Amino acid sequence: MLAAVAASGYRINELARNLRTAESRLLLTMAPDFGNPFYAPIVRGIDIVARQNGYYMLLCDTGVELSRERSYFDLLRGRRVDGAICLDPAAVQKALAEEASRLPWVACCEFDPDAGVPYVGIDNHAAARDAVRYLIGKGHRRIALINSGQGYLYGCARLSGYLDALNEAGIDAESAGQIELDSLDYEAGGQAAVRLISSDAKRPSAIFAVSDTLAIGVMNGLRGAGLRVPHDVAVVGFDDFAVAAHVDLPLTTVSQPMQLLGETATGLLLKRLRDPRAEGLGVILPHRLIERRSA
Amino acid sequence: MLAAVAASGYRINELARNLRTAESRLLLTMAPDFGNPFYAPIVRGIDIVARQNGYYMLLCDTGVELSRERSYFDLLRGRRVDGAICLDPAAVQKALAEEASRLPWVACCEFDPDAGVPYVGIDNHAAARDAVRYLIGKGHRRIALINSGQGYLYGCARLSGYLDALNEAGIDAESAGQIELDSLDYEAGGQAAVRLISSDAKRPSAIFAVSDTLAIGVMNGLRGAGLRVPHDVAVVGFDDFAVAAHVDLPLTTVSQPMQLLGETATGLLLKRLRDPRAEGLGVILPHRLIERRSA
DNA sequence: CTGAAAGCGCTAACAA
DNA sequence: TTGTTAGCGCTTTCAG
Repeated sequence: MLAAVAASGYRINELARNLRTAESRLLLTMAPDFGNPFYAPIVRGIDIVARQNGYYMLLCDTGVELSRERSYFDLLRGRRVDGAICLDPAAVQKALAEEASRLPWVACCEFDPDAGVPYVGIDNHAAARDAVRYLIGKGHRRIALINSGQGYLYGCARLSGYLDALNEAGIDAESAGQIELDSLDYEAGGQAAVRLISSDAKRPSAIFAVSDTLAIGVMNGLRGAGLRVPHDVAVVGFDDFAVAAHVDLPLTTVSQPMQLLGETATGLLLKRLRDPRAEGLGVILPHRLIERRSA
Repeated sequence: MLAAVAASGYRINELARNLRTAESRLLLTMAPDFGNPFYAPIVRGIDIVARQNGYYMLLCDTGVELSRERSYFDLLRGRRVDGAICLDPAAVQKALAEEASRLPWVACCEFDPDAGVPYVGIDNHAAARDAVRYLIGKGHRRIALINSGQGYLYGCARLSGYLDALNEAGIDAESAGQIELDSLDYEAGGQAAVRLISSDAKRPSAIFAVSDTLAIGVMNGLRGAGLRVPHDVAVVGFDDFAVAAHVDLPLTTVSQPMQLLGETATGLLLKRLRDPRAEGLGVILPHRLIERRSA
């Protein structure tokens, strides 16, 4: 009889099971832009832990648009996914937090400690400060910053870490430039670099970029302008994504434990699913400065 | 009364609706590796069309592992997603086709015309032939190939296009080297380039790499060895992904209409969902050689 | 231990 | 038009 069932090609209807058990065993990851390779190892970490616990992890791209993000939260409200991990800018998250903070989700990388939503991330302030201190230790005093826009919480935190490091060394923050960018891609970094070195008056001797993609673009831009790295201008990036060690001049950068970030976020989410009234606490993971050849 | 319902925070239970209507309005995209930026615009194209038609598009990473791919097909079997678009190597798809060809899915980029599954892609054979003809037209006769492994169908097609172009020009395919790689990342391309130029006997004057990431790696490797592009060695890539136009030396490459590929795949899938017995036909989209500065 | 029945929350068909 | 009811296919409970 059971054999007959198997042979007949019977497949259980999981829609029915889902209704009956009131769960979908689906976890959603919301990423702002998966063209950015930074997210790949985080997503892998999430997937591994989800799988180990009998969940599917599915991904969506919010494009950092509130309307799209909201529509994905609707999957949560409609119970079509059991839980979500959000990698999106905290600004957007905050806008949602009030109505959504009771939904089963956690924030990863970008988070607002006061939103009442569990989170994992690194100490972006300290990480940026460490990077700039390193440059100061190498004798640099004109250190430029290439930052993302203020939509990203890490942008604010890293700016203030940068400023603090300059401050404690008695360096005027205006001695070199600061640039804010909308985009994180190579091209944008290259253009920013060209802009920074065009005013001879206070050409920086070092550039700190808040992402490795930007930093690689910076190195290309510098080379195009006939400047050598690190001899003429030192470059420090952020993230330590896969390519950073293998570009033309291996990049000195601040490493984030991407995969662990994803794994931890999933652990937090699963705990919250098992015990909905569990207190949503935050986890801060360590960063590390990786010294290579660009600075 | 309706106001009271709205105020009470009532949310429809979509699990119940899904069971009743026997559909989830979820579409699944299976990508082999979303760390590869090549997939980003394809996925965007899929998402746009899905959204326009009232579907959610969710993504998963198969890692080109048969077991994981199979587990995602189970989502289809269990009716937890209505349809799927698969970007995975045709070899894997073929293994699945027999049992899975009746499920509502379509192949995109990688496809097997004989698998009985609707597909969209480009003519990889002709595209590779065009690239090599272009190099021959520029006077090159020692043209090396850096290819992906044979797991990818496009690898076979591009190899044969390369060979055909060489043949019709009366060039011995052994005059330069051919290398097959497991990986598509920058580093692998750089190492392959170094390998190709190390045997002085038949150092190539041009290198055709089957992906832009590889080609960029090649340029870095060449530069590291003190060779200039395109003066000493010309380089042609494939895909024309976003970075190709903005790297140090803008890349000459074969462009694929990535976003359109995704949009077309989704259109095919939706048609199949509306009419399950519709014949699964294939669509071939045009490629184009983009001449920049690397060759 | 095995088998029947209830019911998850919705939509579609039908009755009033 | 509006209101009622049957039933999607499963899991869980309860009776035998």
